Amino acid sequence: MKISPRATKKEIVTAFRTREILAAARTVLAGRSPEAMTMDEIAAAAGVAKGTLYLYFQSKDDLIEALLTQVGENILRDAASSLQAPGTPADKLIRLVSVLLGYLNRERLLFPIYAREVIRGAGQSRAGFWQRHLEMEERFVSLLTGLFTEGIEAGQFIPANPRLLTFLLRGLIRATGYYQKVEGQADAAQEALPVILTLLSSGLIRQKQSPTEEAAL
Amino acid sequence: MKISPRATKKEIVTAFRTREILAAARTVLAGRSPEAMTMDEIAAAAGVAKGTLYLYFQSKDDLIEALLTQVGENILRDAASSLQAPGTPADKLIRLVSVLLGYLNRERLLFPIYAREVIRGAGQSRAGFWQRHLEMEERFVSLLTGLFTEGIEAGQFIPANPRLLTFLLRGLIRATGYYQKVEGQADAAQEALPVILTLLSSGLIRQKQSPTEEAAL
Amino acid sequence: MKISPRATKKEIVTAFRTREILAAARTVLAGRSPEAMTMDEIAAAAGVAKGTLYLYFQSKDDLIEALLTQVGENILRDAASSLQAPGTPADKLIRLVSVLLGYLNRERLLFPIYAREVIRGAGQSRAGFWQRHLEMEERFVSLLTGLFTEGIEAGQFIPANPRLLTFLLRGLIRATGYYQKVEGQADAAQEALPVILTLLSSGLIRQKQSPTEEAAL
Amino acid sequence: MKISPRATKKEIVTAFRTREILAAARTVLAGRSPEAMTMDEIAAAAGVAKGTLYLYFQSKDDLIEALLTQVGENILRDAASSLQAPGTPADKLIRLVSVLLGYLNRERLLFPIYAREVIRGAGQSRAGFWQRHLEMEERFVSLLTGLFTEGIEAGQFIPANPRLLTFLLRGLIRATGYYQKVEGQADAAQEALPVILTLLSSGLIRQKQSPTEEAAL
DNA sequence: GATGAATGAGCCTTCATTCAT
DNA sequence: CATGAATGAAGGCTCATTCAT
Repeated sequence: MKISPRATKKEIVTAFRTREILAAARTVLAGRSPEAMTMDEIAAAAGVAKGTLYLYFQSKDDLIEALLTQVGENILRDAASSLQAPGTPADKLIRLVSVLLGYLNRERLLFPIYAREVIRGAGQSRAGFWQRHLEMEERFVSLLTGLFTEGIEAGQFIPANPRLLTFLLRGLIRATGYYQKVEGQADAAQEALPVILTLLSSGLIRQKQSPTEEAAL
Repeated sequence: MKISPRATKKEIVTAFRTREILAAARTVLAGRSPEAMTMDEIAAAAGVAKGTLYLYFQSKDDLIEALLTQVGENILRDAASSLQAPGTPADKLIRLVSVLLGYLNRERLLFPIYAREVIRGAGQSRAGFWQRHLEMEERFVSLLTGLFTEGIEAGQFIPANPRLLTFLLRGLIRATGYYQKVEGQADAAQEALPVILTLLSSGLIRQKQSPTEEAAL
Repeated sequence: MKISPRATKKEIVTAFRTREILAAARTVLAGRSPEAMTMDEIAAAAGVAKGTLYLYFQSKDDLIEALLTQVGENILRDAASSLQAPGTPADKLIRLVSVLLGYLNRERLLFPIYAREVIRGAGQSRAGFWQRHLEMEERFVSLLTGLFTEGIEAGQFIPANPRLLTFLLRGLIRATGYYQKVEGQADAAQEALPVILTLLSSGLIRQKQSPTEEAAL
Repeated sequence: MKISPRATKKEIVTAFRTREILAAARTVLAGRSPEAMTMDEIAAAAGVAKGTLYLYFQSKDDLIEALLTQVGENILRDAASSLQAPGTPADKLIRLVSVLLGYLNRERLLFPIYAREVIRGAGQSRAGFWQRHLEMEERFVSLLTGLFTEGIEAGQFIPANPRLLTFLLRGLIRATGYYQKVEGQADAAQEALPVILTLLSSGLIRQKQSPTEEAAL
């Protein structure tokens, strides 16, 4: 199991420190924009000197990217595996919503940041910065788009542009995140899950329920 | 109507200049973060000296706040008037969605900024900065919450926490905005409107149709 | 004479400040390498805030370049005019040596720096930095090379590579500068001028002067 | 001869490592200023850890000083031995010029640095740094001064301040070095040697030849 | 002795804010 | 009122030096 423990030991320490710094950065970033976060603050939060940060990250942008990538990769992995399990598209969609809502708690602090950064999209400067991000973004969108396409073809979902549906679904997830943050709800996901599922299943507006009722009007 | 025309004249000029500066700031802010926008740029865009900005705004934060408030007030006003027109809650909801989606085009540039700033929410620093914002935010939420409460009580909407529904609805609107921005759609609102209405009316997932219909397949 | 005094007034102030800063930088740079000179020091010496430096120069490199250019242009101008006056190549050479030695006093502090920087030549980084400098350098070398070529063709100078002769002549001038600096001589130029002229005229080593003297040995 | 071989062995190792590091520093310094050279680079080039450098040198300045001293000592030794060989002052001068020009090739990379550092001379800070250097410098100057004094007294050299003559001679040598560097000449020394010797022997400017010769034209 | 991760003072540069004109 | 030159507090980053292993 232990292969070349010597080299590994250093790597472990490095990986540990890297994660430590990222964890510190995460708390600093909470509720702030990346631009407003300073390397001094991160260093202080991590309990290391400022110069130390540059032993693990080439620049501030590098650090931010690592932070966002960390979150993104996790979401992406879990989303992908939730879609690989068997089931109808509707089943998968429900499972996916659960998974994504689950991240609202785990990544409570970073979620808004992540959304925000991704939104900014291809900001003119820092070209290389966004490349991997847009790739990751695209992988995520592709994943959902695939699901919607599958569901639409199976006649299970309403016919609509799958990409638009992807964005709308994410909008619902994010909205729950904001709800949680703004309203100070401890676990908004728990409350939102059934509502979102109902919304997806039958809409928000109650249809005239039965011919009988209709006749009654 | 004209009370103390002298003072009024000055006020008019001030208001005019204020709006001019805000308009300039709007173009500068386009696709950038507020932090990345400098007072120099705003002054240049407005065609005034940098010092002049401080005659109309106490600080950069003040200016940004005014910018966002401007957008917010407009949305708020239109949203309110769309809800005052007669109709069932469902009618009002549909009208409201149309109005809000309309802003995606008009305020295309500021929309992401607005969303982002509002999200940041209770940023620890700049206490006064957020006060009026949260107030405006709350007025908006109240407006929608009122509609949802009304609709739920009338049995037209599914029973759920009206505040949560408010956030979810906004999530859909914002998602359309992101869709527009990221996908480069010229008018995403037009495409999204029927999809969102369908979603609100009958959900995304097609229910098993009545036995009759099922047999027909 | 005064054309648009308004615009001119500002320009005058700007030019004045620019020269003030350069003068301050000059004293800071004295006996140091440009790299070792900090913007803080320059600002302090100029009696302005650090940020002010950046109103007149885009960067530290820019400032250094301006400093060196200032010296270089002066030397170049005077050297050129001393060569345009009538006379045989030998006359011109003598005049030129006088002019160049004159700079040892006027530009005592910067002279070694100038030499040093020019020497470093096309350092790998800061490509644009050296471009104009090498151009100026080349103009200077061309000037002297022209003189030497003319003198050689007239049979007044020993036949040798004019460029090499140019470098050797400059070596003598610079050597005098070092002599002045290291030995602390107040005016080394005055002392060195006749020696250099003798060297150029008849060499350092006395030839066996006459058959008579030779016979005397 | 071998006294306390144990201590000697350690000393040998130390001396070896010291020289190894200096050799590495030499390649790093090539064409750069000492300020631009980092300890990391030196350590990497020497194949040792950065901390190791501090086992052999107290500081970066120390290391640079050792580097320059190394060059200086070599030149000094060779210059001294070339002057000890028998011959007239003129013979010795010619031999010395050959020796010094020889260093232009061997120490091509360090030559400009050496000149530059020496020039900087009495830099105000780093008091101890320059002490030994000025000593070495002085030994070199004394050597040449002795030669010139001897030659002047023998009536072989023109009467002039021997120290000034020393600086002028060095100026010619250095000029050749710059010529080599700037013009990219492979072996400028070879080209410059005869020119410099001619210059020393009979000057640059051709005297009016004897009436006889003049008539011959 | 050797290592190299950690340090932190110091550098260049930016930009919100002020104030004399 | 308007101006814009001046300010100086940060911020990101580098690198000589130290020290625990």
